[in-house]
Amino acid sequence: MAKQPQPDQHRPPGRPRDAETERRILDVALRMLREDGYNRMSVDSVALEARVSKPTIYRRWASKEDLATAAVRTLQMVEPPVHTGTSKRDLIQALENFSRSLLRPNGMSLIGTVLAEESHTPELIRLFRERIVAPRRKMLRAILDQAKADGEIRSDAELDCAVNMLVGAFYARYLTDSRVPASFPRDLAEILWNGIASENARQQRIGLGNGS
Amino acid sequence: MAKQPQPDQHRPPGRPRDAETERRILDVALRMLREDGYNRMSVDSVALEARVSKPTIYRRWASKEDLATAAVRTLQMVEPPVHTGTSKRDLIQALENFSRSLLRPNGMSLIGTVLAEESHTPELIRLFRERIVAPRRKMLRAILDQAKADGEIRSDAELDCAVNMLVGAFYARYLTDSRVPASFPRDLAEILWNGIASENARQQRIGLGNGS
Amino acid sequence: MAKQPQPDQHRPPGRPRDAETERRILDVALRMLREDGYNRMSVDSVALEARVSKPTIYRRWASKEDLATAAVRTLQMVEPPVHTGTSKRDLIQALENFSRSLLRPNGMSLIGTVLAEESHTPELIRLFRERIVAPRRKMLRAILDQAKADGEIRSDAELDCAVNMLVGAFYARYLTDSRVPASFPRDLAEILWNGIASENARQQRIGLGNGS
Amino acid sequence: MAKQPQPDQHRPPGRPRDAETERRILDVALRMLREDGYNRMSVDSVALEARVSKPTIYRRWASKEDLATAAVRTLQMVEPPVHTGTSKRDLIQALENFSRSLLRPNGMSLIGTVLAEESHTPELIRLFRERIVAPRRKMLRAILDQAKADGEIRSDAELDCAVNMLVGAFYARYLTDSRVPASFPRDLAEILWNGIASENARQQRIGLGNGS
DNA sequence: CATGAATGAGCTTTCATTCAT
DNA sequence: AATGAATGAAAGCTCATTCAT
Repeated sequence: MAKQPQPDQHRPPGRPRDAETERRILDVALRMLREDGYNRMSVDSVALEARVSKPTIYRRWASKEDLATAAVRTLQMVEPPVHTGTSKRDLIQALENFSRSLLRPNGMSLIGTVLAEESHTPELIRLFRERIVAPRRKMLRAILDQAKADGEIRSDAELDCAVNMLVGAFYARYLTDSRVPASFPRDLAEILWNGIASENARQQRIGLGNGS
Repeated sequence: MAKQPQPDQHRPPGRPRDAETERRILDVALRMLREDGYNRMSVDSVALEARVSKPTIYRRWASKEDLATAAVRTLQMVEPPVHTGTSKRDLIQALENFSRSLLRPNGMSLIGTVLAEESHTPELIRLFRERIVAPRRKMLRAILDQAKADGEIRSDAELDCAVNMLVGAFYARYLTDSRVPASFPRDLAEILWNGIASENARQQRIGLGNGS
Repeated sequence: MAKQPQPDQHRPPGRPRDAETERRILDVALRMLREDGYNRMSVDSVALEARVSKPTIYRRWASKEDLATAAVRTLQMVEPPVHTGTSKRDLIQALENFSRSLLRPNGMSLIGTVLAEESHTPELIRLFRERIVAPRRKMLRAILDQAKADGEIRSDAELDCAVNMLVGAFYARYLTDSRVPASFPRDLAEILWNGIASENARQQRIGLGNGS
Repeated sequence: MAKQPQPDQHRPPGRPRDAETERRILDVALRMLREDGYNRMSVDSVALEARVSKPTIYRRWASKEDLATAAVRTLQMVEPPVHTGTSKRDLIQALENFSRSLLRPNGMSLIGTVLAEESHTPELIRLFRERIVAPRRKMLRAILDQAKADGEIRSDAELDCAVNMLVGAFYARYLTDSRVPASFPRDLAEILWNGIASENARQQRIGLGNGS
């Protein structure tokens, strides 16, 4: 009586989707988003490279914007946190991972795309923040929190600001000449930890308190 | 720069180009580049808004790419350095300027555009680096150099890295939630100057690292 | 009509088609044909609204053209003839019915569709004539025939032509401003019955034409 | 000083439009509108047949709807009124003209198209009414008005209604079997003039007055 | 038999660029 | 030099139809 042919088998009605297709489309879309940006990623070219027809794409996503968004949604932080024994070394390790991912071909162009499209496709940057930026920040923040718990870091330190300085330094560096020296993570950690003030200036400050 | 006729030479034949027109075109192009990105900046719409015809544009620049490049080329740092008396305050002031310019509408989208277009129009990011990034870095660097000369900063401090941290922190902050709190410049300067390490950790480090 | 399985014959193998489904599809198709015209009636949207899949439609009708034709085929005159006592009043009543059906939303658009599609889908207008136009004419004609039998109408009157004038007047009126005044049916009947000639002209005519 | 090269020649600046192009496009568009209806008239096919590129069309008209509207706008009543001596003969002549134009290939399909598109492109029917329907009605109406002035027509005759009957009879006839017999105009005029009532009925009516 | 998935061809519209005056 | 006209190519999206389960 039931409409499904065999109730003991849970096969949905109709022709099943080609399981690989969806993944292939999103992979191609994400790559084009990275390499070519949002505008140059055409639905036509995605379909061509993924070896599907356009309606196959439009059956799954309602618009090009939807497709791009879905592609960004697949992004995941893959680098797990590391534990080397000391927080500072953990930090340096994490920054080195970050560095590597940024230096891959077109490592920065996706950031560029989401920024450039912010006013036209705000969902893109929203997802990018949620999937990529936030997890990475969280991980770095956890390392600093641990260091604070261990007494290595001043209890009044503005750790969010610190995370911005660490992550951002890579962006700034990239915007300067797109090569990041190997020593960069260590240098960052060093400055973050100890600042750049001379002992002189520091003594005065401690003596004077915080007075601006 | 060589485009304008040199007054000491023979005037070229025919009607001279209108310098004001050229400027208007580039202004419109730059604004569209900022607001809409490279792809949405169409030659048609630039011509329309600049109240010229398309061939008038193509006579001056060989292609859309050329036009965009020329528009970016007109970018200039306008914020002059300030002198407040102490280097740290100079720094904070400079960072506040930077903050303001970033928070303007579409303040980050041009950065996004040049990053996104890096693989297709590398000249864009090259010029952006030369006209915008480098001068800003140079100014910040000069402040830090002065501080070093004044003995406020350790002589072994990696100032380039420090500049990256300062500038980059804004990018990172923007990529997190696009609002930058007013205290941000001060917080940055504070961490940069004094680091985040606790006195404990610092004592140990000095004991271990600097001790006789 | 032959589509439903005949109970006195062997049942065809396999699952029988659901007559209710068929009806639902045709209803939706006819409504879309009316409201949106042939081209905007997409098989997709018919399937969606009838809550069936597209192959369910294609199993029953070979093409969209076929479906539209079948939808038109379901059309039936529903207005039964009325009897008020006098032929002229019967006529007015019938015209008022006609007027009402024409003034329903999209009351004319199906006529438009079948006319517009005449060269591409001639079956459409053929069926429309058979199902809608012919019965309506027949009914009006019957009223006039009765009137003639009753001696109210001249025996040499071209009644077919008269029917055309009655029905067509509504089309012409609609093509003029799409509102039909309430007095229209009465005015039509009046003119049809008595013509517009002045008594003068009529006397002359009788004198000249009919006179011995 | 003036921008125009020669003030004594009134040539507008820029490349002049190909004078024939516009006309060719509209001709093709109108023909397709007639033969194929609004939906099947694609901008592609119009461009192809008019031997222009699509942007050439879009430069002149903002959208397909605009193009179709412009094509309908070119329609003009060409048949001038005739004068045969008597109003009734004038009328028959005019109806014969009408008949001829309706019997041309696809003579009715444009009416179908504007009716079918009424809800989606109301401008079409508006223009059709203005350019085609209204002038034709006006001409017929003028003939009847003349007849009334000449005392051939009753002064209380509803001439607007009469016009609807005349014009509409052709539509109705077409909707019946798409051929219009040669005697049709004469038959129409005859009925319109003298009505169909028998002398009997007429006498009674005159005796009784207008009482319903 | 009915379903959801897939497709090739088409749609309207816009773009960067070149032509003719 | 500057204009408006013209173009080939492509964009995003939808359609009627068929396939595979």
